[in-house]
Amino acid sequence: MRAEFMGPIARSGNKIKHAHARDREITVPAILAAAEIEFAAHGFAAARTESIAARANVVKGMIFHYFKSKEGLFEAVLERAYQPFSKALDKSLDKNLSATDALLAFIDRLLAAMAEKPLSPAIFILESIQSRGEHLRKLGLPSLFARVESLLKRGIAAGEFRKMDPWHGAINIIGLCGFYFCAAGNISQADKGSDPLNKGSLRRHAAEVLAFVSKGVPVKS
Amino acid sequence: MRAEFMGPIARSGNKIKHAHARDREITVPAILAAAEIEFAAHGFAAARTESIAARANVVKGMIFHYFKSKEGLFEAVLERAYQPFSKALDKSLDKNLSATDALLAFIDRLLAAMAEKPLSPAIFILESIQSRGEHLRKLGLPSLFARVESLLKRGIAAGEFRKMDPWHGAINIIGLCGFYFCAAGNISQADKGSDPLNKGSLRRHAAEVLAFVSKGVPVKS
DNA sequence: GTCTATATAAAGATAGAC
DNA sequence: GTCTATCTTTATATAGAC
Repeated sequence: MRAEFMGPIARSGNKIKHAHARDREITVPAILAAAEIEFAAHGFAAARTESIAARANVVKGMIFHYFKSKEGLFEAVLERAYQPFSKALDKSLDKNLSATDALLAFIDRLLAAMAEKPLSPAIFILESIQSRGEHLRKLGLPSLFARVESLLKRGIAAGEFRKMDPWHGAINIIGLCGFYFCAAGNISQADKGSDPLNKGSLRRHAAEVLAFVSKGVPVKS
Repeated sequence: MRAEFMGPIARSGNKIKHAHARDREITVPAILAAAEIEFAAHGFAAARTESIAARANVVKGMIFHYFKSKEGLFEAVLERAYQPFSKALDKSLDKNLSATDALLAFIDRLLAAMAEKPLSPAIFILESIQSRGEHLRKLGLPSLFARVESLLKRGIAAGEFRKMDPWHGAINIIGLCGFYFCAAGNISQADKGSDPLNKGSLRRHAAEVLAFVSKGVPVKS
């Protein structure tokens, strides 16, 4: 269907058989967007390059042309998914906020980033489970856990946060944000086919996480 | 290697070629245990029946003999993984505890069950992500989320817990327990190859979750 | 109940035309 | 840069001997 409009024949009329109209600037982002969906739904091993190509409206060979291998594509997707989360933390740290305000601003931004890219948490959890984080290590992306740990340490030192293990605290806070998105399939089944990722549910999720952390982390709420 | 000791030839000497010494009682649990590992590491689609059979020290055909299909085996594994979590909640509800004590007892037991079966959380998250909970729905297992939600409602009504959305509260609490196990691969990479699932780390995880909930859920801690 | 052997399908990846 | 066609491997599942 779409191929009738996008494919070489339709675009080139009856003269040119193999059009070159689409190139890197169109094809690469299309593949990345399609791959994000496929990898988020199935993980690396179970994802099908054929499905990715079909969704991106290109031929399978394009994946290997631009990304060399399925694994190359996966790593590009991982890196791309990481950026908004990392930026959420950057923005919350560069203003000189108290640890409390920085933490809450970060959570707010992280949840907004997840709401905009609801598949990203699953990509990272699948990477953890299926590849034990090996691709992340290979890419050398700075750990969000470690950066949030530093923020918690600062808050504890300043007497703003209760005494806690800041490493586990960081994991728990990020988990509180992301688990919901990963469990959405099970949540939906438990809630009679509801959509946990619609706007209202996501707003409520954000409010509940912020309330939970506000009560659970500071010395005094 | 192991086949030399376990296989039909070694056990039957040089007379019987195809021994029947192992039957349902041995083979089925062996397959289930191996399948648990394989499905937890790769999810349904990416799991390989060949790997499961090899780990269980049986031939691949046994899986189809006893479970009809890969999917039948997966559902058996899901159901099996669900039981300890469900029992953790049963035990915490049947004594007449206050909502606070019941919740904390449940979390304690849930974390103990997860520590004993550290792969189970991943099985459920993979089911959510890869199958959107369809197998869970098909099996008709009662939702842990819903049961914890009831407990939270009771605590809110009794004035023990702060006002919150009990559905999201239940998800957040269970997520706080289980996320750590699912993210263990990424945590390990972020922490220079540490093992987040060793005894000490798991004990700390449990303590941190209990502290987080104790501070974050009640009206007054 | 267990094995060997195989049918069948589908995956990742490549070759070569245009 | 994009396509069609194909190679090779590997997966699920089955058939049939013992």
